[in-house]
Amino acid sequence: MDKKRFYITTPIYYPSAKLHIGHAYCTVATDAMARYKRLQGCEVMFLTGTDEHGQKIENKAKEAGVTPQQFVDDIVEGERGVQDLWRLMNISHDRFIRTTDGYHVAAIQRIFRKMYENGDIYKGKYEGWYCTPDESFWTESQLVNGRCPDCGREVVRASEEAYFFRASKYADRVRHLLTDTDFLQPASRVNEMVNNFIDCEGGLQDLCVSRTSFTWGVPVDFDPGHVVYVWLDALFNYMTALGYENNAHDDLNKFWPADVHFVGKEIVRFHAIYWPAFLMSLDLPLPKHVYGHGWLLFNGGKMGKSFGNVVDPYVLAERYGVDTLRFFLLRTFPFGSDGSFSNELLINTINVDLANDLGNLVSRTTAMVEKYFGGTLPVSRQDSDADGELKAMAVSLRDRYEAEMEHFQFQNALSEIFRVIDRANKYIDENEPWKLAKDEANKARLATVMYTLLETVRICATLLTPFIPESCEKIFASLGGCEDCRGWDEANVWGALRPDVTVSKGEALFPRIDAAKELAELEKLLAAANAPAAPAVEVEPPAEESVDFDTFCRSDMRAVKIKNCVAVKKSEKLLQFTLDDGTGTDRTILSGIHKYYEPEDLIGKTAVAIVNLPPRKMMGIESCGMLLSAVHKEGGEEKLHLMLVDDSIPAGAKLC
RNA sequence: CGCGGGAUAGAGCAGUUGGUAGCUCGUCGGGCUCAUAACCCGGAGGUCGGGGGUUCAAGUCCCUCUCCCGCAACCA
Repeated sequence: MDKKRFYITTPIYYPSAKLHIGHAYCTVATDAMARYKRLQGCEVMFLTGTDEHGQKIENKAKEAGVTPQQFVDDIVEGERGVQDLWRLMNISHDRFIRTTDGYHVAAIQRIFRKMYENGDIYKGKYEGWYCTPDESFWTESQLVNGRCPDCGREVVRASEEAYFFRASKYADRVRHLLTDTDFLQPASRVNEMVNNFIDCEGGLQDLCVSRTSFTWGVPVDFDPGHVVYVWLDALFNYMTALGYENNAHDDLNKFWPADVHFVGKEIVRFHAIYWPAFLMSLDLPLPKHVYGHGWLLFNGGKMGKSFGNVVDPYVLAERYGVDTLRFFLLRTFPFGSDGSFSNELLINTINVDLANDLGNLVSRTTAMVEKYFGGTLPVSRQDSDADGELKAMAVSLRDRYEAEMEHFQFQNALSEIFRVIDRANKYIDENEPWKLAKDEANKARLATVMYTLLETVRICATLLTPFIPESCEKIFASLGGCEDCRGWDEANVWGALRPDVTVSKGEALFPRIDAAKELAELEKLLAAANAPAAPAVEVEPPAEESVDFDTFCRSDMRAVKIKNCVAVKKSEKLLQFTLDDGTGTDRTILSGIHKYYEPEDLIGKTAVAIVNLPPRKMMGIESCGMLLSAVHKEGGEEKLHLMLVDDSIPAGAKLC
């Protein structure tokens, strides 16, 4: 009979910058699931990789002065890159795909052609703003001051040819998939998808699946100039990595459809809507599940480069150990929802669960066997009712654990294990082995107590292996190697350890951490990792084009008094200014500078505005003009200062 | 009225189909001494965001309000 098979994937990560703890979180979860399935005896395919195409990478490479390929090679394969990180984190993937791999590129070209030939990809028009000298298209939101974000010149409304995927054709089938099956998990994500993207105004829109504005992608082989949209390119990795439309691999029949794709909630849309639609178009089986996990927030807020609070997994893993970090991520946060990461929580979890409960249990148990029996248990036993509860809990643990693991509830699976570990610690107190040891007549009873503990530890260690593989290896070593008692089949059976087992104490598994001292240290470290270079000040190079005097004079710039300023509700960036421009009528201007200023700090100040720009609506409010600001970059980060001038200048004074 | 998620002890979180409100940390008191100053027991601390409703019974179902967080939009 064939072994059961299990195919699981992480997203392929976008190597435009170094990976952070959030990527590690997802990959560690996938790894735990893969190891769990292997423990159960399944034949597992665990795929991870990198999504290396797209404009952002092209731009980053240009900035760095290297080719896009060199750029991604460095982040993926270079020192402390993606692959190094997974090695460090003890990730047991079976395959690693890069979308720049030749077989993948060729396969994507064939897939694109197939979908074109079956009519689901068609050539249409892509509407946007076009910068003629740059030959590039921009969307409305990419424009800077209504001008080309690259060169600052004027753009014109234009359309270009592009390929579209007929997503609309599959809207009903996708809705059915999301609404009536357990394809998308957790279920809380279903409504969001259906309401926002399928049952929204206009229904599910066809997706633009080609670009001509950059070249770093998979070329459409029958239409030079077009490259395949990154998501079409990226999503099919899950199949090309198994050999779909290529000969590099040959296990498509064996592993497709995937059992589950683990993805972050930000990309659920692509996996739950477009990915099934693509597959439907090619008449391919759909993956069984997509699981959208939550994010790690840092001290309650979003984590990101621009917040300066990116948590570097290297720093944490090297300092506290890989297993510790793996354990913390999966024990602390429910997989489906967001979790709030903090250094206190990390250290607390290490101390309480790993050091005090598990580590100390192993330590005190093995120490007693060594102390009372010279390391080897005698075979005579004396059972007691006092053993029943712990024994029952330990033997039945595997079933409870399995139920949680099958639903990807790692946090709950781990708390089941720790309930047993807690019970074992209590069992020691109840049976007071140190008292039994005082009388030779109690030897058999003492041996039973110790054996009960060792068996409990064995079962817990077996089930902990997917989470903390190295530490469990050490535990098994303490239990005398234990080669044939650490499998899935032994995990719900009592008595797998030989009665005369020989144990050794070994070193402390998880040393306790001095929390107060460590916290201070850690903050310093992470701050250093986040702010490596001195903030270089960059300013935009001077314009090469000259502007004639008349054109300049047509801009009507005035000194204005800020009479009132409030944040626009629901907007992250907008401030609404009520201004005295000297005309006697208040002027309203909106400006996206909330990131830099609090409204109350600006009231009463004198600023400069261009007042003869055509009015423009934002968030439903009309903005009549623009406030001038000075901008520069510091350490790559945009900085902005509103032009504030001498308050003695009267409202309405013209600047010339 | 764009869509979604959330509000439970000082902090962080669990609470499946409605049936005595739990866990971890912290705190106070006690016990033990095998162990990584660890472990065990007990106490205090909650009108489960506010208001209304359904029910014998609501943290759990329905309505409504307030506040937080995402997504989307916007960012002249």
